[in-house]
Amino acid sequence: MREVAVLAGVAPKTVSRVVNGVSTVDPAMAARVREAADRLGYRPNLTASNLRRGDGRTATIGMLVEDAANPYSAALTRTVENIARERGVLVLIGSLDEDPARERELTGALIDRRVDGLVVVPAGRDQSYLISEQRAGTCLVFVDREPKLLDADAVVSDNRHGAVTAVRHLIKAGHRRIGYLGDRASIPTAAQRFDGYLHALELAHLDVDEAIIRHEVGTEEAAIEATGRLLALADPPTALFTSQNLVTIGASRALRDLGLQEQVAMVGFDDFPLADMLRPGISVIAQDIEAIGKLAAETLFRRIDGDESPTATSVVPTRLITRGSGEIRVGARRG
Amino acid sequence: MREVAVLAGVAPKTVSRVVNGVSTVDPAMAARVREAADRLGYRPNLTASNLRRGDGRTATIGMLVEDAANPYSAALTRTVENIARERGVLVLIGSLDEDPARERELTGALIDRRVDGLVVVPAGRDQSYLISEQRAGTCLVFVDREPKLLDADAVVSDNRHGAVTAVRHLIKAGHRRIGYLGDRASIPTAAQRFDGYLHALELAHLDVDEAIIRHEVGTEEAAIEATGRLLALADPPTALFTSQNLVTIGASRALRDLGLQEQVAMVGFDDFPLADMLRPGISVIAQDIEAIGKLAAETLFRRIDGDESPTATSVVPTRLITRGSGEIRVGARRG
DNA sequence: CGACACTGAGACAACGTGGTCTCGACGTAA
DNA sequence: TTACGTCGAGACCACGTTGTCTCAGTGTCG
Repeated sequence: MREVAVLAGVAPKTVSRVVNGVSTVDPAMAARVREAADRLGYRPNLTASNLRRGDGRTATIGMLVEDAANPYSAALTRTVENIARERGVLVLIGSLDEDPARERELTGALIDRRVDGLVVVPAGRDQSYLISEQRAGTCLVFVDREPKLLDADAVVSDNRHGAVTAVRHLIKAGHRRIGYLGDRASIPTAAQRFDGYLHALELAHLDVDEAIIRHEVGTEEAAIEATGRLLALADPPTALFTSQNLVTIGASRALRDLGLQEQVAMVGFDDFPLADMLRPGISVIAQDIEAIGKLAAETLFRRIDGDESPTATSVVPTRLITRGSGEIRVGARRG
Repeated sequence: MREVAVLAGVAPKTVSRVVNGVSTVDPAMAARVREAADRLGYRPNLTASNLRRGDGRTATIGMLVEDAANPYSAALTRTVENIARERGVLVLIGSLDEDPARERELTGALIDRRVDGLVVVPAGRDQSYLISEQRAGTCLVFVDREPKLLDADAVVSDNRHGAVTAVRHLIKAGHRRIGYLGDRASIPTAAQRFDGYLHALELAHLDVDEAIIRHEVGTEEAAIEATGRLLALADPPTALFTSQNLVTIGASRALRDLGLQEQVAMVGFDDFPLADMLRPGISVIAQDIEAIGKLAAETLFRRIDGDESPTATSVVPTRLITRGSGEIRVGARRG
């Protein structure tokens, strides 16, 4: 900046004024400054500017997701990025891989970089460590799972209700033995979906059979194995409810390998690309990821803009998409 | 920091020394400082630190991809993030949507934030605007497409050779009329793949028929339509080579809608999730995204660490994965 | 016992900006 | 002509750090 000032024969402050478009600058002088800046390839140092400025805004937000490579996280990131872009805000990204230690580490790294706010899909079960940061002015919005021991905004899907819908759909097709395959119950979303499963059974006065319930199914491989075991039982389930993306895909793979894909019904939580292209198409409870991301980003920016209203959790509805697998009636034979 | 200094009864500089782990500090004093820092919830301001420090490193890199939500970009991002994480470096992300204006805009925004380096999947056909930034010290690595009018490192797939492999594979199955569906030829990767298509035909002394070649196919919808048109010709192709992910999926959808999925052979460029679950499974030329991302990140960090060796373009091999669709022989009938 | 090296900590300035205050030049009205 | 208001631009400092220099205190050796 100094060099520009010298070249244009003005004070550094005037360069600053020109760059920031202050109206009290003589147009001729502004033009001279701009030309000098162009000639030197001058780029204002946002770092320094941010240091000096009162508000300390960096026009950067942080986004912590489970895994940047998975479709859910990727879609969420993209939606948030779109909203941020409208405001000239950039997004720093981090993957947590369900590791609470990483969550603490990365929130710290982001806050040290003075992000204006954070969108977090939390991995841990205690976000109280963020209380002081929040008090210090970092805005926080949680997605997919509500924060624990911390008062902050959140945007979540209607997990329980979605699961109830899925299981009732299977019951309507005549199923009485519906297996459950889901992730660790310590993950809140998984717990809520399992809760929905139980509730739907209860509503239909069906017994809960622990033998056809599997938690701790977190990967495609685990899902394949678990599905195989369930169907090898003497009294196997006639339908499956899978509580997550990868689990649904794994179960679908296992059913096909067993040649049962047209006989065992299935509804999965979370939509995924090409679910409609499989045979049968996979019926799912779809989350509205765009709505979630949009809501989260908008909430965050409202807070950044100074909104001090009480924090709230927004619940975004889910939607049943029927594609075939969920409509297989009990007792169906290969067809 | 000043408050911490006062509370610990030392000079601010000493606090700085403690935070940075300088060894010449009395352990007792260091402990006192650390306690004071904890008590006040002190977080060093990386912004200021970066401003003062000589090297001006922000421990942040930028990553510009085509679309953060698509599987290719997402996987790439994740791989780069992994390497960056090992060094305590965070990743700023931006989606270009094939828009050169956005490319300029976002590179600018990232450079203004003083990123240490940039990984770019370029959208434009001229990166000369980055020459001055490069000279000013921003390290650049390009991925998927080489930079134009700029001397910088790049990591690309062996597009031409991959395409040759794909088309020769179809020729080996007896096909003589192989259609091409690809993105705008102005996109370098698309052009290289098309070039490989032509070369493979030439090697087999097959004629090129413009009637079964379609460029400007960039979306799933466009691919569906283009596939329909090709197969409605009086003399339709018996096999298809699709130059990209979404095009492959679109074509696959169209074939199924026409009931031709078991008769028209197809090999696509780019692997995608569940390609093996379709019937027939989709044969593809797979890029080694992990290798690409790893190589790109490592190259970037080597440059950031001061490597001044001549720039180079690394070519990562592709791999044919046979799953059924590419092995359909000419003249096959339903079944 | 004095000179000198060494260790550990503080004082000071500077990184590149922007906020605030000041000041000169000019125009207008009394 | 003088007093005053307005406008445009520079001087100065501060933002939160850290590099450099300085300096007091301690230990060692001749």
